[in-house]
Amino acid sequence: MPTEIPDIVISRLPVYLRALERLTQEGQEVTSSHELGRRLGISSAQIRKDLSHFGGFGKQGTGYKIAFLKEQLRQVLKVEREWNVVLVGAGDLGSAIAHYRGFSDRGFHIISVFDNSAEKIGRKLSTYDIEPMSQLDEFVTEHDIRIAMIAVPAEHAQQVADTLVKAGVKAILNYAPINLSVPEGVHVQYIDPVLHLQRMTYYLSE
Amino acid sequence: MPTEIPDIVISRLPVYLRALERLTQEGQEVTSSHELGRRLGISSAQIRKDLSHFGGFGKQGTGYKIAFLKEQLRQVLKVEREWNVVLVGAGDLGSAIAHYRGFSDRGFHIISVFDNSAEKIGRKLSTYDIEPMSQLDEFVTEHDIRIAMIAVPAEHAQQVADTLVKAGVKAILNYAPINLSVPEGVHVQYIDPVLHLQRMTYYLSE
DNA sequence: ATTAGGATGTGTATTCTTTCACAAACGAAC
DNA sequence: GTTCGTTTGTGAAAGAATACACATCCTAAT
Repeated sequence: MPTEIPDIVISRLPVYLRALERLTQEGQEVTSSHELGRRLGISSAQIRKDLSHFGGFGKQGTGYKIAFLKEQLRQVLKVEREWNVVLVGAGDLGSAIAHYRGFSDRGFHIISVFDNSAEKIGRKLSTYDIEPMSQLDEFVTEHDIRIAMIAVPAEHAQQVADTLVKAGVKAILNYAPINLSVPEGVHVQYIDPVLHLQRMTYYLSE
Repeated sequence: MPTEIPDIVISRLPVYLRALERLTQEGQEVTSSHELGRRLGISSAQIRKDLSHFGGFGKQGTGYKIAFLKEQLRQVLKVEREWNVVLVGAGDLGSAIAHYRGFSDRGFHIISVFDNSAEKIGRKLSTYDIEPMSQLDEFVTEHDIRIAMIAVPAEHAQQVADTLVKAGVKAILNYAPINLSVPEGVHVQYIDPVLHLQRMTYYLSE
């Protein structure tokens, strides 16, 4: 564990965790790398090797105790705790995100929403008050927020990102269809469903 | 071009295309692999190699004519035409997707929405009438739909996927937080923002 | 014409990922 | 206790992807 773990390995852990949660819901208590692999379309060797970066979580001949493995993965990913998140942008997209229950169900709590449109500020969005962008910096700093979601038009996304980074945000989930440039040590993940569609159309025969 | 092109290459083409569209909006007409790489955080060599799979689109000493490169990429990805898509699931998530303008802006038109909840059927969702699930199969077959989006609860997603596949759908954008198993030749892409968040928290220091 | 400054396309080297395959270990059955 | 079927964890091999580096080509300026 002294060497750095490849990001591609990290990116699969949440997938494993999600599958394990599903197995729990189905009432199962033990699983194997083969079963997981079959479900996920990943080779069992890959799963074992990925997990082995963090320790030996399984038992030979038996497999993995699901509850234990989930707990270990949660700790590795640092999602055994709850995280507070800010959302920037209260348009259609921001609105959908604010209403989506899936975030807080899995430990990510939106604690404030920001927008710069005069008519939106002060209004309610879901259970949140929409705050003016001018207070974004201060809010992030004061509440020591590390994670933000950007749901503003592409033209404003970089500027918002700059503000967030300056205020100390280290992880950005960007819904704006544009690449952000951020300093070393700040992580960005992109969500643009159209990119996924365009990737699949390549394979669609005439 | 006789050899199969790696999927990882395909997955980057939409990103290039998006960046090129942005450059156009900014009034630029020519670019280089270096400039693109800088913007995207990708090495220029990678961009050149990716593009070279499909032909020589650039000119030495000059770079790439943006309009031409966009057109080429659109053809490669088969997004120079418009695509019809069905959406399954008219809950919060499906509703947000139906209202999202970004799809049809980029050539993907939702032409029908399906749900199995008696109270939703017949209602309007955005500009669409919500149709009963029982007609999904027939509709997809009749209209020769190749692409579907799934926005139903995880428990029902596999069953919906099976129906879609049987009716001839070849590409599924799955918003349900679960892995789908589909036969060879059917493509699935996943959207689960929580996975992205969990991937980033790994890197957040205490 | 010639030269200088860039930029592409690509063969090669390097690095990163995945798969293979097997020793070691476990549990159940007898 | 021993055997058998199974499953992990992991070195080593194979395979893929990325980065390097340079010959080639292009434009513009002199």
